[in-house]
Amino acid sequence: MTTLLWFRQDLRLRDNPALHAAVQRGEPIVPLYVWSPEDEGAWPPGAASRWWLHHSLRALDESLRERGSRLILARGRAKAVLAGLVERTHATAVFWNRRYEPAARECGALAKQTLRGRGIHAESFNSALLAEPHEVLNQSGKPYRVYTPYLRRLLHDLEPAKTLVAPSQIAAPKSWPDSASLESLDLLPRIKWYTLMEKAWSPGEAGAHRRSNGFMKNTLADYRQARERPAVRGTSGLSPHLHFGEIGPRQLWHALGPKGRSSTFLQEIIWREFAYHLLYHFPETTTRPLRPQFEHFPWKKSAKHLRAWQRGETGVPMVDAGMRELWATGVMHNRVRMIVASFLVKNLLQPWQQGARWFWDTLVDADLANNTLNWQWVAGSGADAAPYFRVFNPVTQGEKFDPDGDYVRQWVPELADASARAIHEPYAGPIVDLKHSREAALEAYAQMRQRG
DNA sequence: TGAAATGTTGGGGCG
DNA sequence: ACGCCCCAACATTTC
Repeated sequence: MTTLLWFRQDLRLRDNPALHAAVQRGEPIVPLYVWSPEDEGAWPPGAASRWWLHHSLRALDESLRERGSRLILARGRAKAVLAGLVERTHATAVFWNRRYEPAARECGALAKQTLRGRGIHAESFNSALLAEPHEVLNQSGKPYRVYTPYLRRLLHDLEPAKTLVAPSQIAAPKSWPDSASLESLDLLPRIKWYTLMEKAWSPGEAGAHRRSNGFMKNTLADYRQARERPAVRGTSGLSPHLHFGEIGPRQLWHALGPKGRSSTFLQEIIWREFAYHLLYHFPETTTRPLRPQFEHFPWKKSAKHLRAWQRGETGVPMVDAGMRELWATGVMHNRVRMIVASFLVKNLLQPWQQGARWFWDTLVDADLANNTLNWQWVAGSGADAAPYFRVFNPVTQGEKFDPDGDYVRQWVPELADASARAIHEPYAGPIVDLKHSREAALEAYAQMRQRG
């Protein structure tokens, strides 16, 4: 009689409902992580994300060991691994926390069906969201498509359960099943490009809480203003921790306290909820525009322009700085994400899917729900999206949000000696003219509207 | 979580 | 003192 605890994107011991339920059950627990890119459909984790996962799994194993347990690692399709392990460990129950990506939902549903078919007590829980996507519907019983009413609804209804404490001991089975070694999962890249990432991040639950505590104490008060300044440490830096479930939104809600609950930061957390809401109800939007008329948008695909954008060689300072920051560190400041995305989709007329794919492969916080919502938002093709004619001017944006040019200077060494006055002006033969390409984008939009 | 074009207002220089 | 013009500053409209 054991309980199998299947870790997914909930790599934490605090406020973990599946773990809590497993402990309540009172039987020995076998904690398990299954590395299974095959179960992720078209979106297996990219290199930056795998780097994070490697370290987060090690951290999880260590904190399990502090409680008399350990993490079993396996590789293969989750359904098969679970079924095999149930037999080997004589497990009578399998618990896990839900995921909401299309492929992950299918994987979970399949596992549940298979296990229950064999008389196993299979049960899933919510660790990742303040509100279950299927429980939040508008007056006419449909999913929300606009953020503001969704936000109002959530703020009105919200009373998250008290957070669960981490168990001090986790009962071990008499014998442990075989585990793959962390190294054998081959999550780390062969070329060691991640030294900057190692400096910037501490994957794992402890790192998540350090970051959260530091943010609440030092950064939250100025969040609304400071988060817009890429040269300032004004954001929470919690996105990868949230993605891997090293900390959850319920915990942040409680940590914020009554005053923080009217904060811009909570609204950002609820944008994340909204992204999951949309992905759940419109799973096809990872690759297809939510607004169908955008199926006919006249993109001007160019491998050359795409590559220049990816490498940060566009000749537009804010764009190049952002893309190089991404490549070096696995993150990009959020304000700059909007700028580079607008530039790719509008000034270069490249399909937003290309940008989404690149972000997916390079971001350490790559998250299918957030990535999909944000790219569709920029492209104008999504729910509550920016109107297509909102074209960011990277020069103006730079002057507004990086007024001293410090951010550009940090990532574009060619401009190290440029004055604050001139630093945001296109340099070294920009690949497009901002004014003309803006006009071309508006024309393309008008063309689409005519066809639709 | 835009930018640019266009419109309006009001202070100040000037004949 | 007055009308005229210029132009910054702000507001509104348009894409």
